[in-house]
Amino acid sequence: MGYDFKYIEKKWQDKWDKEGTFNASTDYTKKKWYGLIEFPYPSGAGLHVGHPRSYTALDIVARKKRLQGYNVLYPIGFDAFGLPAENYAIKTNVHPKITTEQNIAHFTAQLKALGFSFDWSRCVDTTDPNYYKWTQWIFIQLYKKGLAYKATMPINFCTGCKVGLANEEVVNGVCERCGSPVVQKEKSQWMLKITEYAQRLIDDLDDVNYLEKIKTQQRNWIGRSEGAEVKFKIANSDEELLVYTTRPDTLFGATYMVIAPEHKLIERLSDKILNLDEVKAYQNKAALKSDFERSEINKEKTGCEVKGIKAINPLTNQEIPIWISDYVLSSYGTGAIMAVPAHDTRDFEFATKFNLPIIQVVKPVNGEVNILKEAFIDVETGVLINSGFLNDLSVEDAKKKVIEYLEKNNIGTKKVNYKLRDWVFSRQRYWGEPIPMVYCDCCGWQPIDEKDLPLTLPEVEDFKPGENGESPLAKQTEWINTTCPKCGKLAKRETDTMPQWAGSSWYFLRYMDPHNNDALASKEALNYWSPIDWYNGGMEHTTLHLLYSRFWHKFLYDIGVVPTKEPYAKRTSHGMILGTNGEKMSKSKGNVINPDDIVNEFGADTFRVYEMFMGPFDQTAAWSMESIRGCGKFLDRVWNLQNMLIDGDSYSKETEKMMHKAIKKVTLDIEEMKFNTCVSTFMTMVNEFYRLKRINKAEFKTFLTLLNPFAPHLTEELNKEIGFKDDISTYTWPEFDEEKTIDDEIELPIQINGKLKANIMIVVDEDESIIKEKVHKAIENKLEGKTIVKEIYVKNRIYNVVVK
RNA sequence: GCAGAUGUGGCGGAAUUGGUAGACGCACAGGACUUAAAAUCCUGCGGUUGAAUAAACCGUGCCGGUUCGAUUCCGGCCAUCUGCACCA
Repeated sequence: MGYDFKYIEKKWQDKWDKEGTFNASTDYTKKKWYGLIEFPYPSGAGLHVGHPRSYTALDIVARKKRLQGYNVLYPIGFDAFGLPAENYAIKTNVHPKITTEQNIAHFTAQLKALGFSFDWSRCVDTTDPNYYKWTQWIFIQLYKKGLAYKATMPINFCTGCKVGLANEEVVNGVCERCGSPVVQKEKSQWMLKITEYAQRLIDDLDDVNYLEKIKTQQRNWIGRSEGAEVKFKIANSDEELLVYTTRPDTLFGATYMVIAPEHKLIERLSDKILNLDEVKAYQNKAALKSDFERSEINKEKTGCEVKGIKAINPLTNQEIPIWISDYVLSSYGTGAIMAVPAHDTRDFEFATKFNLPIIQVVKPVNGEVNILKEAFIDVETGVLINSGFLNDLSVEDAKKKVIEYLEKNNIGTKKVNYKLRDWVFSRQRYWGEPIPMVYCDCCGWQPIDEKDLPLTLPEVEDFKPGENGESPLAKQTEWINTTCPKCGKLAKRETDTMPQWAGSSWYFLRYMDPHNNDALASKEALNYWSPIDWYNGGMEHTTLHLLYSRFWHKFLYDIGVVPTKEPYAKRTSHGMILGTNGEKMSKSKGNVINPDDIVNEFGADTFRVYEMFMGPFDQTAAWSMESIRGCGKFLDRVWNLQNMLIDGDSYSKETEKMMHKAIKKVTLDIEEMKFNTCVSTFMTMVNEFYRLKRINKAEFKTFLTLLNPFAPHLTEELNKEIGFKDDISTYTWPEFDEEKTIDDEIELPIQINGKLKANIMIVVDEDESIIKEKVHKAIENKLEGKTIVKEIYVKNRIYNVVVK
């Protein structure tokens, strides 16, 4: 018979809510543990089954830590600014504030129904002026330190809707909504100098405990490379072309130059260019493509020679042609490259297509390569040839020597480059934090006075963007016109707003002291709770949110606001949950699983246990309705254990080993996020109690305590049901005795030539000579006619006999 | 294209990190209970040959290597998934 989860779960949730059972204490003398999950964007679609995967996992850790005596902070909030609410407003004219409020209420109910032990008293909402006051405050500090600046950057602009679009809203070069072509439009935007922190963002990864793949991905994203900037003179002109290369050693092999289509050289030398029309046409075509489309290499390389101008190779003094091509990005390096087709795959393809000369300047130490067939890019084994003073040097030595030469002759410098680009911080949107800046004709850009924060979003009725794709705020004349904080004359407010990343770059600090009006959080709270002990989130946030928030944190550290260099001591990630068909859940595919339906049919505990059991936590997993039923059946079996209850203050002889082993396994597995094997352990225990047809009180109590973080409602109820007075939430986590986890007798596998042939029972740590005797006896009939070459005994593990 | 992952029975997965491959669950089959069904409980369950709970061989994406021994380490392929800077 199943248990009444509807009644039980509601009962305990109400109790926890009313009593604030899981609220963090402000007693800063206790040992603390701060667990963090990525706060959700409250979308109209409601909670996704992916959210609870992460939330349940850290809920389990949080509940366990509480039982282990920690003062636990496990908070929740809402990242509520964003595009969907605004797009909905444009369509229906319902204010995003209203939809956001409704969605937050819906999310709150859904989250509470899952029994997470969040501290709801600290719930934050990024759209609350008391919250974004501090987001704006941080922006002003960044501006004051020169880390926020204006620059002209391209935006996706829909020629139909006259609105700036997110990359996601651009599908195959046209607007997702109206189908009109999307063009790149230059716009003056606020930028944040994250590149200034690039090196520290790499270096400090050494001091934090992130999954290795997360560190690798961040390092690759920041993309540090060492190389040189080299000046190429333009023939018959005073102009120079500056390139960045990671292979300065191959300079003798540079046979042509390629510049990005947007490169300013074109404009500057336009009167010398013979085929300007052709060049312009190419530029226009390239403007329609994103960087992403451009670097898709499986497409044919395109390009166009800039006729009439030549560059001079500074080492060979030869004139070489200049091309434009969209495989060179203006956003990386100097927007121009020297092409060495013999030693770069992309240059090679380009040179082959356009019949440009290929000169080999590096060869393998041993043997030769056919440079007309494929570029030779192996740096390790390369030796320089055809390179004048660099000949016979290794690639590494040649790099050093050529840089020395370039620097001495003032034609180049050693240079470290990062792929990381500065953060475009402006959005031409309404539903975001107003950027607290004012433009004054006399004083230029000025931050508003900090005591005037928050600068609240004005109420508007029309959510449509301005004529040229400006934010809807551009139409709020009354709000825009203000006075300059410096000189007092008339000035205008910035009408762009911040990206959604802003609010999520520091929210974890607000949780520490969410109602503080004088600071983003008090010094005491920051000192006590920092750093976050464990942050779990999606792998997809590794290179944006995670990096942005580390950047902001480092900045706040530099100006003395936070006590640690890094915000997160530990970062892990969960895998995605796919639909039952193994595809990503989406409305259009009709494979979305609604958590409300699952909770209604199976209950929150089953839902939680299933999400933990479905597979390794960090890997993607497809939803299965059959499997979740199995988890429900397991919890029913747990509920029915009470029918086998007998008295007993200590574990029985038959179960003692199992109990200690299970405590050990569950305790360690939780820390390692091996939640699926924890659940297997619980199942194995239940099977054993069924086999024995009894469970005593001591065993039951330990079992319920271990299972409690996974299935909190059922275990609390059952704990009362079998007569215990206190709630499990007041218990201490069970201890295990290492000695009692060790078996006295084990089965030893015997192999012949690495293949299993028999098993024998041995006493743990039994003398090797006795074992040898037993082994020989056990396999003597299989050894007939064979000679023993070697015998290998791995203590208590395996015995392998090698025969001929 | 660049970057990060993944690949084990019919299915989800486990394997003390180089030591009995398939724990646990699902599905399936058989049995008990029941007038019957559901639920529940018990048993079996990688493949081939075999009457067999006898025995043998094959088996962790593919090819090769190291080792007494490889799902695990190394080299080379193939396939799938995720991210790519204005989605969150």
